[in-house]
Amino acid sequence: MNERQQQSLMMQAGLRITDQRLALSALLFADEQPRHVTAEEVYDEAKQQGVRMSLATVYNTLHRFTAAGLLREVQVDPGRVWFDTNVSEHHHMYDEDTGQLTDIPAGSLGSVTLPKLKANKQVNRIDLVIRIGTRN
Amino acid sequence: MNERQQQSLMMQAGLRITDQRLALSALLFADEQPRHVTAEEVYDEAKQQGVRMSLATVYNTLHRFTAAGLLREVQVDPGRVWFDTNVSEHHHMYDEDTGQLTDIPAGSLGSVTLPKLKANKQVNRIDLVIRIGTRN
DNA sequence: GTGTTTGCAAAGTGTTTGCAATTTA
DNA sequence: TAAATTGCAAACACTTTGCAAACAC
Repeated sequence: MNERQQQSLMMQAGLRITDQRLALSALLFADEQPRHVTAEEVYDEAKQQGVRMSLATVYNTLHRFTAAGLLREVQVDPGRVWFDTNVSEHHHMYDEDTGQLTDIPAGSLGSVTLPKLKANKQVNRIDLVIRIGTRN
Repeated sequence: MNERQQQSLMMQAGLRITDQRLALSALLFADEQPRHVTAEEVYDEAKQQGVRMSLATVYNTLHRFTAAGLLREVQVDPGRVWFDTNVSEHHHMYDEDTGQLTDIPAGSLGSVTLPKLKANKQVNRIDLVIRIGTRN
């Protein structure tokens, strides 16, 4: 995704174009490959590339991107949020030893039948995480 | 589950019987109903019942119970671990508005086909969480 | 008696907040 | 110029740690 495309995504989401947001979207979306990142990780990467940005802004931006549908949060770890650039329907495999998080295409796991909900409730998201580890 | 049964569970797990552990197992396992609790919650309950116990001991005990297979951890919330007294295979529904966590029997959702793993890896657990919220 | 468990308070981790200064549109 | 965004540091919520005293076996 090129910079122009990234800009238009942000503008469509009603977000102002700032240096920091462009830098983050470059890190996250430049090569189309899905990425799983934590705030700290992105912050370090940005710093390495000489982009000046506070950690608070990283959090701020990641949340705004999430609200805009550009990212998806993944909870695999207590006390640590992962952000996934792949926002299409899919699942995850999480290696509890290495911390590595891998995408699994939706549909490759079989079907899910939803339970009945109260009329005023809706399904926000379905999280399916396969936790693996080294055989003991 | 009566106190004798709770004791034998702990002893089988190689855990010494202490007042605090008995108090917690009473809170968690006395009526057979599945419970979803956080450390803070159990701590408050214990205090209400006049059981003297530090928060550190609650964490300590919950983790030992988990390691012993008496509890299962559930990650639905960043920065907050839930413990589930239902350790049999099942899934969860999580209401993002109220924080309420509900069990869903395994098998009621359809089948899951596992991806192939490296020879030295095994599946530790499968977490399936259906996140619901109020329709907007 | 020996080794485990407890309690306390302090430290740690990841995240959020308040607010003045800066920047965008 | 008005409104949004940033950076900083302080505050936060939850969890873990270190160590002496208490306890189980």
